[in-house]
Amino acid sequence: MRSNPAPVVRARGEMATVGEVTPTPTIKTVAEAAGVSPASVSRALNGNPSIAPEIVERVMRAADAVGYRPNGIARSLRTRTTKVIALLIPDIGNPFFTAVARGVTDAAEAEGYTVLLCNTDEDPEKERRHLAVAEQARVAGVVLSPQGRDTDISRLRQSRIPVVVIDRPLREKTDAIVVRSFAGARAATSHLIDQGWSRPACVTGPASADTARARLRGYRAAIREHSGLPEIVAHADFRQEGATLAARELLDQPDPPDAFFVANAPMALGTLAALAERNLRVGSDVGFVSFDDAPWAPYMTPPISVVAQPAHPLGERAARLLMESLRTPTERRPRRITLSPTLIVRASSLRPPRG
Amino acid sequence: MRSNPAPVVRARGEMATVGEVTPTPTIKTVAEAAGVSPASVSRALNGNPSIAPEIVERVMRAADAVGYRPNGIARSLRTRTTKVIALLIPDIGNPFFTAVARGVTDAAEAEGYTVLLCNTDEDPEKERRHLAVAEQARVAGVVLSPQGRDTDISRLRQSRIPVVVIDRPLREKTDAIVVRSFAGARAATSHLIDQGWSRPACVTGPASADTARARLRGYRAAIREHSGLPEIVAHADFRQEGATLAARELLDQPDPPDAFFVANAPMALGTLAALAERNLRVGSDVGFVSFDDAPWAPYMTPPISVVAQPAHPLGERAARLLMESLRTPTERRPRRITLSPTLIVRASSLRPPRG
DNA sequence: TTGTACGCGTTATCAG
DNA sequence: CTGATAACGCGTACAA
Repeated sequence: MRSNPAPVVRARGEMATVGEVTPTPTIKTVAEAAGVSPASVSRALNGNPSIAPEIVERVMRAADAVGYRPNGIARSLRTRTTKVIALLIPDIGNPFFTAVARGVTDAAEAEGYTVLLCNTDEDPEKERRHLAVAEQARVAGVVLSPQGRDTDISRLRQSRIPVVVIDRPLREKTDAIVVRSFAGARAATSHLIDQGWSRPACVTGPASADTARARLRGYRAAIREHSGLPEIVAHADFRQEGATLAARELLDQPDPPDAFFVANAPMALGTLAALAERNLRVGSDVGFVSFDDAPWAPYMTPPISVVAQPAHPLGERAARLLMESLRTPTERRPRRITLSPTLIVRASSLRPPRG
Repeated sequence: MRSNPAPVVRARGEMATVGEVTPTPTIKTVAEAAGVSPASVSRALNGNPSIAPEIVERVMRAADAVGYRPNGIARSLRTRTTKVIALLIPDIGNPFFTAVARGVTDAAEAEGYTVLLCNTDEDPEKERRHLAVAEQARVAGVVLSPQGRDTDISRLRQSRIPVVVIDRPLREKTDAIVVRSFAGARAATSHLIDQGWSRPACVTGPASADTARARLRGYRAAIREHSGLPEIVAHADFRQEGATLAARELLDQPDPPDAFFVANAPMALGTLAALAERNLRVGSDVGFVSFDDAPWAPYMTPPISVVAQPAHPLGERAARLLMESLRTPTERRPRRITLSPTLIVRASSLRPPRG
């Protein structure tokens, strides 16, 4: 049997060539199919009120007859706007930022925006690159968790791309949503001390990160409020493996700590690993509190006490703040929103009665 | 002292108006500043060989004198290409997909692409919407973890946007990277049985998800290889809370299970919660294995045995496969890559000697 | 090697 | 209410 090829409609009466592909339909294709002008198609598709319902109908039909999909690129070029938000965070693998990302995408999506995800890995160079990409992509706005206090966002300002900084403030004045790291850290450490732990240590992040420093300061404040307590501090890189190393060193000191305040969730896991190596039992041999509530924290043995940050809401609010400032292009003064973390006492920080 | 305002260069000799904003520099601005044609600027900036080094130099200077940033939108419209990949996954909160996302972004970034992140929440409607958005954004390609076997990607095909399907295959023939779920599930369940657990249950995902079904089939296969063992099955929604509910029901049956094979990490946590409620101790009262290695799994008490998927490599390979097919626009036959998971035996699945 | 002119697909302006 | 037309910013064929 001979095959029976279906007839193919070709634009502009071109001849079919071997391997020729049907061109993607444009607004013009639709216009021809509907017997109207491209302008009318545009109006019909965008719900412009000044257009006859009958034409709208005809255009709609024609549009999905030819399988038309609006070209967002062309639209963006013409309107000079984009429906995309860039999200720059250190690491999507950190559950805190995973939750933030979820918050940002949820809020963005609700208003028709999509999210460009960029991991900066606490690397200033990567951060710069991603910022440049975001600028060239003409994203509508940027949600940024900056690597340090001096990240340069002047280019974004020039391009009039609004920025909301999260988690860590910038030296420069910008919209920002931050969490009271100092207060959270102090509360956690005080709690440890109140429980009777006598040598609480702090495992914090790199000194470049504002949150790492704030959490360390909170720890110090609590320590100083109780005379006679030593400060035992280690800086790690906010990552699990780094914390294991740091904790080992602390544990190898002549006078090792008997409790830990750890500055984020991945490092909490890393510290727990070091503890396990030494057969130190959390909640009896050592006290333990970490920053950031992770899904697994309640299910550890014993359950881990944490300073919980409102990560998802933080992401949502950041995105909303951004989109709000998109609607009001007028220069407002920067808004700074400060959220409070919550100390959730589970069992890891509790000290059993001496026996 | 009078302030001494710096002179402002204005394009096209416009008068300064109150509140006037400097227009973002374009290739034209640079051309004027450098005293060459826009075409030369374009060529210089894109490293076109046929252009005098001296001009290149002059253009470069002019470019950053006026603070020029290429407009990616315009470039995309002109070249009909984009450097963005859309990533559609059920939930970035699931550590498996977090790792996949990290893999995709890492590989994409290495070749100058960026990643559009979309959560589908196992919702066909959301999936459709995101697919449409990706199409309109004219993304270069799509990495998709489809909600079901019948997700419609014909529109993408028409638009000649390549798709790599991950984790779950489509009925349709496409590039795909999957993991041997059946084999992994069977190995996990067999291991449980070998350890002497006599009533292993399976908590799997929604029947719509291919992986949920494959893992269930793997469980069943193992059960049937050992006569006399009952099949105890619950379907949940791949989420933590859903699994808690499902596990409770299983536990409330007259003949409750004495071991669990759980189909992903969030549900593992949910199941552990139900177990904890009943004071059932994992590794002594009940056996436990779950799919997906999570960062916390080794640090639970006891450490959780898992079927580890190569999540990060999977993401990397998906992105690379996509970008490869971007380079070879010729129609190749679909590639299907199958990765093997690894059973990692820790303590949760081990059965203590009867005593 | 360089410049001119056109088109990528849309939307906005301006007549009719 | 509708249609021509210009412009968004860039890359490239073509001409010089």
